Amino acid sequence: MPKVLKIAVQAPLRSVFDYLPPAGSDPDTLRPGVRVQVPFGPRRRIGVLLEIADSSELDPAKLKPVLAVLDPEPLLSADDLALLTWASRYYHYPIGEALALAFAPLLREGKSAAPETVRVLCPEGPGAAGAAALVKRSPRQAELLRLLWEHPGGLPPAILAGLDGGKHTANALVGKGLARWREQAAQVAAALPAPAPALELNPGQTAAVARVLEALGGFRAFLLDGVTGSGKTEVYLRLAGEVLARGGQVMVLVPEISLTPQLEARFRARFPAPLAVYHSGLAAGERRRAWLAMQRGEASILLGTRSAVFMPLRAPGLIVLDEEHDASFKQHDGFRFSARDVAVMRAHLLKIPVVLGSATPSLESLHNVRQGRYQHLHLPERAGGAAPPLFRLLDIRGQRLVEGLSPRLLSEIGQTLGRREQVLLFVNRRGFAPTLICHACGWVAQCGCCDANLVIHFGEDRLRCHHCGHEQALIRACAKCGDTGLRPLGLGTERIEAALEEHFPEARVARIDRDSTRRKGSLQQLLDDIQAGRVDILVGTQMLAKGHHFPKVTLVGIVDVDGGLHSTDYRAGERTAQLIMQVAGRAGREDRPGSVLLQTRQPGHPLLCSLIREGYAGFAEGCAAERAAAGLPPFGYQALWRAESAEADRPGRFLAGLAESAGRMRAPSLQVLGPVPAPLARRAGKHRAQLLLQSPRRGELHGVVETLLDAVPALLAGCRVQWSMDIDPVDVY
DNA sequence: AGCACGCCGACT
DNA sequence: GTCGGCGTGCTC
Repeated sequence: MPKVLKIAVQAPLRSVFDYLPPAGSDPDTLRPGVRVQVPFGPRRRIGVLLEIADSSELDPAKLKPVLAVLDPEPLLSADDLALLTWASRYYHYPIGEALALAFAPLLREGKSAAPETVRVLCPEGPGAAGAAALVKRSPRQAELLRLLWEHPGGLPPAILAGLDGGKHTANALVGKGLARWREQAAQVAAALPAPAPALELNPGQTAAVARVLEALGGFRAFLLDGVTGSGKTEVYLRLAGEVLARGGQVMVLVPEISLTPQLEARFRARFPAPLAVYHSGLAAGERRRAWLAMQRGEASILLGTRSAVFMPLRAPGLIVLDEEHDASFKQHDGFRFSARDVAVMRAHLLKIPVVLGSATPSLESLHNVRQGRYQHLHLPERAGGAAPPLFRLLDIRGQRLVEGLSPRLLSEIGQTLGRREQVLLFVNRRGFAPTLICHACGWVAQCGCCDANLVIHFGEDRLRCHHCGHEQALIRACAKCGDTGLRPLGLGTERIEAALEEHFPEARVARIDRDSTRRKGSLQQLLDDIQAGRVDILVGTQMLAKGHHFPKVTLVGIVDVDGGLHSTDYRAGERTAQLIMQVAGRAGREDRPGSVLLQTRQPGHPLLCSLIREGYAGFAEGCAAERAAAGLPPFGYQALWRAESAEADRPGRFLAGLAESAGRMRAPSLQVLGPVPAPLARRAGKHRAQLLLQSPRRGELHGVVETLLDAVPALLAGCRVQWSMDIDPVDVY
């Protein structure tokens, strides 16, 4: 029996495929982790060699040989493969697709992983003086020759391109045997000189650093719990320094691309070590370069977003994941992994520590602390002894509001501006108003292909659907009765911005949301303006709550907290509390504590009260008790099936079939909830439904899911839908 | 997912 | 007579 290659082929199929070694090759030289090209049905596909086996369950005559082995050395180590195999199993996602997503896009497509080279020009032949005599009549050649002998190591293309007729002159010299081209490995990003000194640590930071350092060289998970400004980043930097000194690599993950530049700046200023940045905003070539630099160990610090969690590491020493509560760590389509949970599993498999940082930890992580799985590290309130912000509820019941702003909030804004301090207003909705309604007949502008209202974008004179690509010109007359009394209903950032400009004509108002920051670099420009004091009032969405710090802001207004408290999503409370605390964290500085005003019509709401009286920790405790009583995560486990189709009845029928199969299984702890229409029952012309499976026993839930996946093909026959299955869902939409 | 094959309506 | 609609089945 010849050797059989077990290959994870890039295809949405849950099995591994068997192939024969490529014709005329020695299978003993092959190693798991190399990419291969294989025949797959009528086409060719890229796959990854997982294992070299002695036999196949299939008839060997039916096996085809691999067409090509793409890498001389494995790109993924046994550890990398183990992690991806685990993730593929845990999330029930096809192994070939999961593996493909671990590669930089160019490598996924089968492009070369060979080290990049540049062609440099080197001097050759008689020495400088002798050669000069040979080109007396060509001044350009003579000049280049002089340059060459000054740099006998070779001139890179960048310098040659800067010379008049550089390439031409160079080739002339090569023709005369006075120079030659040489392929040379491209330089990895050069190290920076003069690292910035480390900051002084306060006792809390010192203790946190010490606890993690004790754990280096083995697995341990830490929850680093510290409010904004408590100096979490300095803790990361200290830990990174120690790991680098021991020759290890450090992986640092953040939830959003926009958070990488500031962190990159701090790491680069501190460490001369080569650093790689990896996220989907980079060009394909840059991503490949960063990926290979980490894989080969040429870079020792990795800064990335969730897609970086699978990057191969040559000498892994530490994983840091900042803002661990952030839902962006969960992939929302395709391979729906949680980068936070994968990071913890990866640290476990690699036997290294992982540090999860947050000012507002997720209930999951707090639960893991209670269970003894994570160690809780607290940082004192604020580095430098700044006072925490003062929270106040503003009861707006019966108040006369100016575009949603109460007289009290407006007067406090005025006072703050009078002191030449900045104000931040948080409105969790972009656009002018979320609804356009006819005052005469009650007609509401709706999206033709979603169950959603069109949002008014006054500035651009458009109506937009925030759920599909649809947009149209803003209409002046009711589409139903023709009346011209159309009114905006509800509040968005644009409307608040306009109201403030009207009310405080002297103030400079900046709006920060996805619309105002769409252009590349515009967010940075706005942040710079705020930093430099060229802005008096900031109005924005949750973009304001993420990472950026505004030390000149002393008043934070949350225009409408009630919206976040009354959602059908059981996580809405947790998210609202995190958002409030994160936005509040932007306010105040060492010499002047910030003030946070929350406008509400329910000043007695238990969530709000506990958050304000006891802080986030107290709130989280109460919230966890409610979850425990209902068996919700983190006290129960969930798998969410989604289905959609242009045909209204299909998603429900498909999911009902699954629900029925689930009900027939022997799984006493399993709760089958649904199928029900999705919260957005129609989106982009597709009808959507979902089915939630829940169980306090993870193993039982996953067993059911596995069986149901086997039943999918039969259910799909005669009821075609687009479907997906989401393990540990964080969003139900 | 692609991409084949395969069996029924409106057209150069 | 075909071109092409998408239902069905397969990929080691």
